[in-house]
Amino acid sequence: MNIKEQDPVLSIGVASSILQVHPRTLRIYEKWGLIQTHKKYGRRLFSSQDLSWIQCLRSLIHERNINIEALKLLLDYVPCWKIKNCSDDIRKNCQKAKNDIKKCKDFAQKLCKQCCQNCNLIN
Amino acid sequence: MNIKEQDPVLSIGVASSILQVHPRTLRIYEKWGLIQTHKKYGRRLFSSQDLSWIQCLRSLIHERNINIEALKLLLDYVPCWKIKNCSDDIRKNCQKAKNDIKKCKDFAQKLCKQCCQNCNLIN
DNA sequence: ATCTCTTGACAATGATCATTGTCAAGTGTT
DNA sequence: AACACTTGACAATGATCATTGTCAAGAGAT
Repeated sequence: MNIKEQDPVLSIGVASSILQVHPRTLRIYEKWGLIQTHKKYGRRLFSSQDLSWIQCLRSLIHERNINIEALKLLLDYVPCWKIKNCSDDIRKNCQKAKNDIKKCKDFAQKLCKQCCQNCNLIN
Repeated sequence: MNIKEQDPVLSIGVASSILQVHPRTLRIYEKWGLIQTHKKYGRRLFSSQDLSWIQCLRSLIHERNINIEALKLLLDYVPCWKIKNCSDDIRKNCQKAKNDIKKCKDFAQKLCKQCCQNCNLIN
């Protein structure tokens, strides 16, 4: 059997014991929209990639002291590896970074568009 | 005498009493880099524009529940009127918005550049 | 010269936050 | 059928945060 990083195979019990957090914490993250979990028969399933992302979240919350409400907002605009100041090495191997780069590109374009077209304050 | 919005003429005592906050609070904001104050003979001087900005900060902190550390980070990337979701009317008359739009344009360009040139993860 | 205000730095406050504990009910597993 | 786990929702916990109180020293104002 070959289990991929993205395969949602871990129950909330296993995931929370690996991450050393209460299952409730993971449900709260989900409720805040910080993570999207797969569900099977109403049960949450986590992938190894999910765990990495949750560890990233926790490092932002506890090491960089960003509260959840702000984090939610921040992640809409700023890729996580910019917030965390990840080294190039780490970033190159980070799946999340790949997604975020696409996301921030979209943001940049959206921002440019909004500034240049919709706004008469400058230009 | 014609006092302009940008003229730093208010002492910290006057400013804090207008804003209904402790002078210490304003010094703390400055220490965090959330505001830049003019100084004369070592004394801080605030402009009416500064007061508006401080009120914006306080609304972000208390109404949107963004902690200072995150706010500092957030404002490096996202214009305040996007965080606050200001109406077009308010934004059109907001001096801060004018500055922020320039700032976010720079950010957008910087982001695009970084994504497209420095990064090999996509493309 | 006296009064008033500001300075920075100590600690304390009250409130809020992230997380956890617990519960009964329900569902998968063996 | 019995066990183990998960569900959502109640409240409680411990820690942290934003703000304030207070202090002596120093400087501007009248």
